[in-house]
Amino acid sequence: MKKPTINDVAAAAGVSRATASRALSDYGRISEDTRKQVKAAANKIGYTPNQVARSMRAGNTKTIGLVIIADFTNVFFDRATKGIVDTARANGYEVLITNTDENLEVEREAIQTLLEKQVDGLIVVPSTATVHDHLSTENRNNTPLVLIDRMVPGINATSITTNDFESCEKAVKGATNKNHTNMAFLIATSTVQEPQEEKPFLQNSIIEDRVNGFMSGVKLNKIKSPTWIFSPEKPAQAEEAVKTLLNQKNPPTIFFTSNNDMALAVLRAANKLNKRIPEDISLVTVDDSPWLEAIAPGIDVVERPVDELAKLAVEKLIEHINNEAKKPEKIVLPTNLLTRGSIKDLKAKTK
Amino acid sequence: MKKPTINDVAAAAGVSRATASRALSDYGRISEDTRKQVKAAANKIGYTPNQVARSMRAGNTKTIGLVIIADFTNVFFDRATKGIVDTARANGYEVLITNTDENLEVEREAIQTLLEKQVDGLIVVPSTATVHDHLSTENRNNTPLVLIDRMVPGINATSITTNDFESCEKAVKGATNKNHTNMAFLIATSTVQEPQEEKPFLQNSIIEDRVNGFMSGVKLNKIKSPTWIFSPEKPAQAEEAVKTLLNQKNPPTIFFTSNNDMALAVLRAANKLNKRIPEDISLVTVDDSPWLEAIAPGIDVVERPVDELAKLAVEKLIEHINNEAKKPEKIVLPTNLLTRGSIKDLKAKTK
DNA sequence: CTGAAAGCGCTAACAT
DNA sequence: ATGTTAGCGCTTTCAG
Repeated sequence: MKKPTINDVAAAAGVSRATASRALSDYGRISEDTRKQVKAAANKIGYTPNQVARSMRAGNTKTIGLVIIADFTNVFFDRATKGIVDTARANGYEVLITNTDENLEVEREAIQTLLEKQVDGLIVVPSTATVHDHLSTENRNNTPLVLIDRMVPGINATSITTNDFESCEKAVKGATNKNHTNMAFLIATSTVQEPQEEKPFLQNSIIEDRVNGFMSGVKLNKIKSPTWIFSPEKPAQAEEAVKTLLNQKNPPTIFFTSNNDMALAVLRAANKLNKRIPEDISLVTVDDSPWLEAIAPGIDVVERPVDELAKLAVEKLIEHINNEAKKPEKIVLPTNLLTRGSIKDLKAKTK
Repeated sequence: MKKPTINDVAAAAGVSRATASRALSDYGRISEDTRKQVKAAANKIGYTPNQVARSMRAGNTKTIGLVIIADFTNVFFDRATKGIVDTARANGYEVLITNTDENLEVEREAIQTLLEKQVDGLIVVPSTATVHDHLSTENRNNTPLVLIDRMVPGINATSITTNDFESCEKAVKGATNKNHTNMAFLIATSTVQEPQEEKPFLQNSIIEDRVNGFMSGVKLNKIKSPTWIFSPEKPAQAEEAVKTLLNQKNPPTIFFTSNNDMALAVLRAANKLNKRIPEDISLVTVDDSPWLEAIAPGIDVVERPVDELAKLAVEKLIEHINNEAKKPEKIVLPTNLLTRGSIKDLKAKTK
């Protein structure tokens, strides 16, 4: 009742273990006859190769480890996961997946576990840019590593990120073109407990990028006293902050949000206060989702090339796996600002 | 430069391999002193246990294989994946993930690959209910299997599904309570090339369930000549079909859609034709997403207990792994119809 | 072209 | 309490 091994195949075919292996793996010299015989025998007894044993011998597992965060309100990480899994598969690799929920300790343990499972390479969305001893070449025994979505300074690894700065800056410009001057920026921030106006320390490079892009836009377009809300990632807290703001004397005419969660917070707050997009409030966000395009009006968004990023991550990782000497690269992919109608044109004063 | 093995630890600590193993794995008799010494030595030379070798010896991998479909317009599979990964991790298992895109051939190969990698158990979203030789106990060498989301008749495995029939039936009832009689049903169907009105063969039990629930509601509430659209899963085709329908003489007052993709198709079609939800068109769909609740109005939806399903899947699977004699179960979780305001009340004739 | 034998890193009987 | 030895299933020299 136990799984048949290559020994069983050999016995069934009346050959040695070595010959059976040669026949099954199509290598070395072997006569066509015996090859067929062995394969027939394997088939007959229902033999399945044991890749664990093969890995032990070969020293590789044809498996890559993915350490990612799960985020259900935008499709970025979901699509990234799909892209990585599919590309890996197309290249003969499987993917061991771990979710960190942005928790550094979980990330640490996950990487350790994946290394113990002898993954051939790692793709990581680093939860923080400052702590990175667990990502060092030494700690990962030279296992190749590709960082995605966020950069970590001082790590000897290829990173693939997106140029959110530029599109965020451009988004502000687009709003000024429609005469918006009273702007609010709602930024999801993992490092604060309560919404605050001063920019706190931001944990990762991608949020930093977006904020810097917005700030640059503010400066370039000479926007006076923009409102900043650095909110905890809890949607309820963000929603409250938006409501408070909307109930003020001169509420912002436009909100820029750093991700889908924050955009949803603005939508919820607007609904509760019976305000409409874009008539009463304009909105721009980052990271596209199908629903952002399907609702009325579609929401303007900074779109990122997630499929390309995922594909590239796997391909670069495999290059590193196959060539230990390959130098790390810093790849920054372009983003795209999609205009859909969620920004009211204030120049058209008539209504 | 090679990774240190337990031999290196033993040498560094001046003990035998066996003693090193005992010290590191905390088993058997060993003196406190040597244990400490060994652990110190391991630490010093940067030893990481090789789980592949351990797996080979132990006969298990502490890894489960997940064969799922990726779907980005609803969060069901994304959240299921997260739930599975997190629950697995909490129980000391990692997850090897594969995406099938509903393709049976890919599913076949994926299962084969995962079995070769010696996963301790499998969680599968079966792409079709009719072909299942690859899922047979025999083909998977008795590897425990849990099916989620969809059932497959004739498989000796635990399945965890949801009772969509009931909520879909209830949804129709809810619409009749608001005097809707001209109803349309838009069903995503993987087995057709063009939208059609006759019910085709449906590939999986969960869609079948939803359609049957809707049909039962139609019958119970004596709805005359409802419109059925069995559409390919391509959103564009569904959108076209909806537009055509809306341009007819007596367009339906309400759409029931089988998933988020189809709901998006209705929203897009409505927008293009300048129709509003719920003033001009009412809408109910299946599978909740944050955006369905945040937009104005929120969309009525049949919500499924995805987190519970995911957790249960892993827990049941681990029970099977730990107890070969455990009998398969058919678990059906309850669903919930959420009312949000996307159904217009036609009784309120005023306005 | 095929067989015998070694060994990947680990753990568990079996000795001592 | 510790060391010796065998072996998980596989591939790959090395002989023949």
